[in-house]
Amino acid sequence: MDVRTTILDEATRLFAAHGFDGTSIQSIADAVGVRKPSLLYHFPSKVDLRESVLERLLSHWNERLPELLLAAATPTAPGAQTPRDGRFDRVLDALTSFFLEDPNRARLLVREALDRPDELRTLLVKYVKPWIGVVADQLATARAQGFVHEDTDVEAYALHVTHMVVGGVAVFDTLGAVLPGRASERSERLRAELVRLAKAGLFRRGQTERPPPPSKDAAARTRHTTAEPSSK
Amino acid sequence: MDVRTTILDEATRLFAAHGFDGTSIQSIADAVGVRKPSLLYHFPSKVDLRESVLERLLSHWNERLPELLLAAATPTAPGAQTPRDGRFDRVLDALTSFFLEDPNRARLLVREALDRPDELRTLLVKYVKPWIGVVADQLATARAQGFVHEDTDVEAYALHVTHMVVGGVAVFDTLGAVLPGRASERSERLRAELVRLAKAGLFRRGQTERPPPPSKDAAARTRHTTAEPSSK
DNA sequence: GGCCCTCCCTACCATCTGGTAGACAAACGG
DNA sequence: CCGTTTGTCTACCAGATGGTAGGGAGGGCC
Repeated sequence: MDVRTTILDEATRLFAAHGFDGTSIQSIADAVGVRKPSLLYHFPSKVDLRESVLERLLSHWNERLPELLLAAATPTAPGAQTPRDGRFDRVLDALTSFFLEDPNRARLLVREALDRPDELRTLLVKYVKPWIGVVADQLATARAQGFVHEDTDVEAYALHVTHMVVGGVAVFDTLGAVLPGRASERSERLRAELVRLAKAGLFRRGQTERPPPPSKDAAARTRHTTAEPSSK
Repeated sequence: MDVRTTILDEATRLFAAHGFDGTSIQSIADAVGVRKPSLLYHFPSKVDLRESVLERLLSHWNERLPELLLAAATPTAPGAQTPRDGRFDRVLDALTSFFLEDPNRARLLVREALDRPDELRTLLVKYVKPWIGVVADQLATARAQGFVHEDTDVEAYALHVTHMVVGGVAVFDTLGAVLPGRASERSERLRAELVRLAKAGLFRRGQTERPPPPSKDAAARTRHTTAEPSSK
């Protein structure tokens, strides 16, 4: 594999694990299997390396964005007239899988939020804010239609759920220690409860489905055990 | 003030802001207004200093614990017939106020979770797990009585809410950047939505308490002043 | 006074840090 | 075939780092 890419990989791993200040370029060079000046040939300084790492992370995110936005915006499954079947799940899945795919992404973001809040802020405004906006719009529409609790602050809600996913992935194994049981099932419990919490905190209807606006329903096509507000 | 205490204060601040590796004992000594060897007289090594900082944080937490446990266990306000009036709010308030009182506590914990997961894990098991257990028991009882969604994973729920508070406080100002408006009202929006989300995700029927009388004022009686049906 | 103990200091040190200079070799392009 | 570019290396450097040695001022105590 390309040396430059290998450096980025190892740097990502080590920055996520020990932080920027806790990682020496020497240790990165060792991990790559190359001498320090060789590394500095590809990235003229440690700061440059960090920026490249972050840039790559965010560009990966940007590649995934359309898919996620599509999931949020696609109003209806092919033949169904239930207005919002599975959309919520698709967005949440897209988000969680992106970070679970490589938890270092989450850890890196949380570290940046702590280490360089100002710089991350501008990146968030650029990369995340518009997406939050789209999701929030969808939620606001759903709220107007009566599917979502009417006192929901849609932007703040989207932010909290995002934070639960990102922050959760970042500290999962540390945090999960307070749960009993094996590590594998602990993470699954946390994931499942996150989904339940996010849904129950959003959609109206306690347990039973009961959307206030009159709607003709198609057959209950809910493919998840805990369902969306498919109508009635 | 006691020099030793001042050192702990400044170390807490700087560790929270820049991390352990990003903070030199020289910089701490400067902040205190003392020479480096003087600092090392009180704390024989940098690692000792970190442990003392963390120990103090957790012992503060331990002092507050009884108050929080009491809030969780006290079943009913004097004259109320609603069976669980305000208990939830009291616990959540106790938790949030502890960390909002000094956000460095939250930042420090999140940093430790990332930097030294193994060590923090043992601390969490010791200091946090029992408390989560008590709260979870209360929630399980409430669930059995039908006040709480029956598919709630009470431990995982408690963990998620705790994480929302701690992690949220840690990265609030960074994260809040994606919300429009002034910083002051952003944090209030996030706080209010956190409370709403936590409650709606827990209690059946959406709102905390809902005895027969269906009054619209009951909803307005909740004390968050800033916009709730904000962005409609 | 004489003594010890607390506390803070100056001076120093070995090691590690990010980063540079420049030699060397292979590959490339005319 | 020769110059240039690309990439890796050894050798080195100045500064910062965590930590030590040891001196001295002050206060309490007998």
